Amino acid sequence: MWSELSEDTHLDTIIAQTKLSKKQTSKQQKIVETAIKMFAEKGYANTPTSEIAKKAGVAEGTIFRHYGTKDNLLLSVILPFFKESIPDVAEEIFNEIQSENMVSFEDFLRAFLKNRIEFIQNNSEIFRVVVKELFYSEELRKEILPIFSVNIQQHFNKVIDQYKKSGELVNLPNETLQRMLFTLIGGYFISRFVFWPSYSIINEEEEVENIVRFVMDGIRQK
Amino acid sequence: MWSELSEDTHLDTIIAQTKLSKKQTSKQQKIVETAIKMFAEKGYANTPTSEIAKKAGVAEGTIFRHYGTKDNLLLSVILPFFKESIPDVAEEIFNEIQSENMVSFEDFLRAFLKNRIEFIQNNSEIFRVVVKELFYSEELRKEILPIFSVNIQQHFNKVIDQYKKSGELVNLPNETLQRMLFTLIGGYFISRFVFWPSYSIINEEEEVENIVRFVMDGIRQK
Amino acid sequence: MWSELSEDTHLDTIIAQTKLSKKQTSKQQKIVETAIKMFAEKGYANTPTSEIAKKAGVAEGTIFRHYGTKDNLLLSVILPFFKESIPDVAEEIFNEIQSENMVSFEDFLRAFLKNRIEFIQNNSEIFRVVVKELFYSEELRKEILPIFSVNIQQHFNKVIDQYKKSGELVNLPNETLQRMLFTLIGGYFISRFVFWPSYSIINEEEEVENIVRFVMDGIRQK
Amino acid sequence: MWSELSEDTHLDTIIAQTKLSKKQTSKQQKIVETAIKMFAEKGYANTPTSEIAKKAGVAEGTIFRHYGTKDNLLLSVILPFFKESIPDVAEEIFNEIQSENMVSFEDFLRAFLKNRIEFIQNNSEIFRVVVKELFYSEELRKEILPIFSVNIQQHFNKVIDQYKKSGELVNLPNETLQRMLFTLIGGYFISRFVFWPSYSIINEEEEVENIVRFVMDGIRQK
DNA sequence: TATGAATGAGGATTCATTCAT
DNA sequence: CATGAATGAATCCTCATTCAT
Repeated sequence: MWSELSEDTHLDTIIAQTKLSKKQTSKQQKIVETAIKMFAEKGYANTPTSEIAKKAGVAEGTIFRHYGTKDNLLLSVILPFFKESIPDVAEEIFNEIQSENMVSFEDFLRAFLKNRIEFIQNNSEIFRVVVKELFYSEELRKEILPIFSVNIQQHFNKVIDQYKKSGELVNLPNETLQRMLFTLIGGYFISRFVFWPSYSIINEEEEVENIVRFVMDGIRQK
Repeated sequence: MWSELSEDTHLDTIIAQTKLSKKQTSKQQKIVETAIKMFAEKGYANTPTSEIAKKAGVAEGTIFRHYGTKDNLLLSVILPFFKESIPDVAEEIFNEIQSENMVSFEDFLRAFLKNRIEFIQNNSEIFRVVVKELFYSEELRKEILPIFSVNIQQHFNKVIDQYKKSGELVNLPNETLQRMLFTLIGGYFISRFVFWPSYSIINEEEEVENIVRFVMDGIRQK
Repeated sequence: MWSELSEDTHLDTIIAQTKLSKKQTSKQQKIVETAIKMFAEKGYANTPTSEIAKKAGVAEGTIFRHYGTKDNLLLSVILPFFKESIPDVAEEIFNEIQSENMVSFEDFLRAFLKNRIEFIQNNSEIFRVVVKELFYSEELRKEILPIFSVNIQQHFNKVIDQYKKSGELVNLPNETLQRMLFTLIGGYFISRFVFWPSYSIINEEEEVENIVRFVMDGIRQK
Repeated sequence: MWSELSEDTHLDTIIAQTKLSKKQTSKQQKIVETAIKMFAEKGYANTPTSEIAKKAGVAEGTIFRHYGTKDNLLLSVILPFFKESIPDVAEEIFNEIQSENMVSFEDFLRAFLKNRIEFIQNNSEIFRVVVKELFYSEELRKEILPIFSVNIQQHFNKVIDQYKKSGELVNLPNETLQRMLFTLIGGYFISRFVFWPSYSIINEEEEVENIVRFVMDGIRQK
């Protein structure tokens, strides 16, 4: 499993579909939807394809006709999420913010958090799948994370460097800063969306402000 | 799986062993050790009992002679950890601290963190197993968490009430405060010991101080 | 499989096409060509129709539109070969030879061998398919062989009787003689075209002479 | 399949059992016996493990407990046969014959044939399996043949060289001689034991003499 | 107590075949 | 005619669990 990112036709198709939202039969949509729901609830390893098929109202063979393997089905759930999650997002927000003349890092952080919270709220089940499987499977972690971590770091480095220069951020190594940010923000997302998914936040604004304050206290230039 | 906390002889034995560390044959020790290591690496669902047996140098039957089911083996890994993890710990530390005249909540928090970091460091693999499986299996979560959550809450409520009275803690509902604490501290533990287990902290003292500051900023009475 | 020579429309069509080489769409040609190649390489059982379709540049459905079943596809590869292989061939050659006044059995044998070697060389892949599947599947053997064996025997009996009468052939039972001939010649064909298909014969003439001599030594009247 | 000679525990065990006839449970014996029979009749690819299990009176799992994969089961049928078939046999007979003062190659050939006919008669079903699968699966051929062909050639070269020196054998390249021998003898074995397994030879002595004469005519020094 | 052979339910996957477009 | 999405029976294989020794 995951011994290498499988390169068969199916995965190619998935990647293609990720890039330019290609045609997907209604059955495919049903399969992926059901898979997400079930993976999120019971975990990938505890979800038989037979049950996915049954709940999706599809023959088991149909799953394999489209995704080839169960592994690929998981990837076709996870990869699109990653694509949308990380790469240019930081920069996009960064640019958007600059164009609005919100030049402080705190503004950036606030906008980033709101943006990502909304994104995860709209994809909370996939998020739970991603987190669970990334925690659970060392192999998947080894396969997936490197692809994106480089990417993320580059993008965040730009933002961090900029604000270091402007004297707003404490002069710690970028790596340390990134780990602090990721730990706090990631920890918050996981705690909120994976561990207490049913806990409803009453005052969203205040919640965000708290986190911003927490984080800024740790990384602000004093 | 986990349909109910199995009550057979094996689990009774395990619970007994948990309370008063009863005699364990050397084979049993080897089995549990190996299981912890393998569950931590590959996850419970991806670890066949046959491989545990092989690596532990034991016959497969021996595992089932002692633990009855694979589920029980996992429980006999997880339960002792929980026992030692949470319940009276807060109070113990609380008392210990009081006796040392460190009366601020910040002192309590600092001591608590140091204590728990050391504990997890000494049990890092079990911690990884517990976190992974608790994230992964809704059923396990449903079975295990309630048993302890009530317990925890009671103990922490005492501490929190005390410091609220003394005016050191912000006057938020206890539940909210507990969730904030757990989110931040739990998030930190998970991030540090599960996600970056190989990341070596250079300045332990400073690391703890940062967290204390973060947390206190959020919950201190202003 | 092969439970009975399927009699549906498709097979009828195939048989019809075998007799009077009927119109075949270009797609059909491509399918059969590809099937022969793949059956020869990997064997019928190890060749999925999906791969035949892919390599032939055809939709999977198209195969079944024309041949109904995979079994029929194999038959439509094998049957024409048999038709051309065995029945009247002996007699044809026999007549041809007589008209050229080559009256000895040795001449007949030489001509027969050369003729058949050329034929198999031109159909080496089909030959490999036929041999492999006839060896492999008892059911196919039971279905196919009887149809032709009677036929063959009749034709060869004529030739053999003639040369027995002329005193050139040893007076063994026809059945024995036929088995000896088939064993030696068949064994040679199989060894040459199936087992060492890449072995290139340097001196074709000499090779044939060797076999003729071998065979004649065994069946010549002394 | 056969992408490489699988090296797992199971195959190692098989090889070990081949060398020094190790303990085999009665179930194992039953499995192999049944597998041989069924592979011989219907071919490996057409024999489901479920049916082997049923006919052997064993649970399907038992097959995989002992042989790991269906491929391995086939190998554990084929390999022992090869071991006993080829390597030192030629030399053994060669020595045995010399000690009996039968010094001509013809004597050697006669003894060799009788010896091998008896061996195959005692293992006719395995022989049919080996031949069928070797014909059928290019991959198996590529895996298995090289291992032995070198071995065989070496042993036969010794014999051939000896008789060339004594002037009894025609002075053709050893490779050519070997191919001639293998083609004729192998062709005979296949024809007799695989193609007409039910054909009962009436006069065994005469049959052997015929082959000896055929072969010697082709390779005798004139 | 310990063993390991045996089990069989369950799971992923393959593939010939059908059928609506 | 041709397509290719959909099917589901059949197949190989895994693995927790049992039990006789």
